[in-house]
Amino acid sequence: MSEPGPRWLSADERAAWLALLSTTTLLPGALEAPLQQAAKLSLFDYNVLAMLSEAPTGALPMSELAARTSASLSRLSHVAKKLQARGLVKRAIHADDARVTSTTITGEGLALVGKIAPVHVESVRKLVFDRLDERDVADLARIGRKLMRGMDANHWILRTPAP
Amino acid sequence: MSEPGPRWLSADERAAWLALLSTTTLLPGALEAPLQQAAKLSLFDYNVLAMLSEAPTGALPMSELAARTSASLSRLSHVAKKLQARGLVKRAIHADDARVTSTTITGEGLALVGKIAPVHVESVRKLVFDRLDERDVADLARIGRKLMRGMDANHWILRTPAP
DNA sequence: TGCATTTAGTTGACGTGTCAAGTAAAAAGC
DNA sequence: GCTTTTTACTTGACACGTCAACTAAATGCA
Repeated sequence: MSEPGPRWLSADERAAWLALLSTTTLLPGALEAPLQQAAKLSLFDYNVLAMLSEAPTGALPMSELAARTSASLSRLSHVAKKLQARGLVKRAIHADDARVTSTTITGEGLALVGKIAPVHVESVRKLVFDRLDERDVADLARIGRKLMRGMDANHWILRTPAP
Repeated sequence: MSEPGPRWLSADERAAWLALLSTTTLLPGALEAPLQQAAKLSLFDYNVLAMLSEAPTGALPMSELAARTSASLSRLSHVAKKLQARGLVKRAIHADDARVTSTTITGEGLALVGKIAPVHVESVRKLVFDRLDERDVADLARIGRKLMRGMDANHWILRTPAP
């Protein structure tokens, strides 16, 4: 019985792979720079605040917030502590289940998101959507969701059906 | 609770954006786990060694290596120091230009890459290419290259013409 | 009821990435 | 030929992400 040899990448796959790898390497930093400059927020910080601001009550349990930001609970906990120190969120033990921490965006936090959301959307447009046509956008969503399925079949973004 | 901003994303764009953001967040960690387990190497470490091993002479200047790994010179310098301490690369001042540091992969480094390359290719396949059909691969390369053009028009991967 | 297990989150230590500052060599300007 | 600028890195400090260990509440189950 011989081991099957490594399934090396074809030339086309390699091209796609290099493009994907360099994109995942550079895109986060490129998106973060304007946020850092405008409000001393990391991309992840912004995302946490954005997810809270989009929640109907402005509050979410840590686990749910972690799911929506693709973060570990540990990472989120450190960041929530930092954001709380800046007065952008507050945390409280949930009434029905004392294990749950409910994180709420404050008025100050909402004001900050409101102020920098246009800045952020503008850089997302500039770096991503201004370069893509309608077909690209559909392809990107399709491929991105396929990849997510492989990494986390129950991920939050897959709860929403494909457009 | 979200504030409308200028040039806001459409529903389709938002779906693509969430898929892209979560992919860039989760993919690097997912690819790194097997490397970490097999050889205590980060994804970036591996990439540095892989790029050197693919160079005809097994050596590249720091700047070129930084370009091919999408890294800052600073980041690469720290990592090269670490890899040198592990005996996987060596560094030497270039003969023709004393400003240039030529980084060379050692025999030990080559042996390690040879050993774990199959492991890495397998996880790239499992996480990415096994989930994508031919059309997806072509779309991914096209979109990835478009995004790279926006972030760094002179990036290394764009030197190669599209397939 | 009592004890083990699971769930939810926090914490501290450690490694890594980033940024600002520094070094040294080469090229450009005059 | 002498100075200024640019290029090619290196370094140290700090911030962040991860991992392992921990706390505490809820649930399972016997």
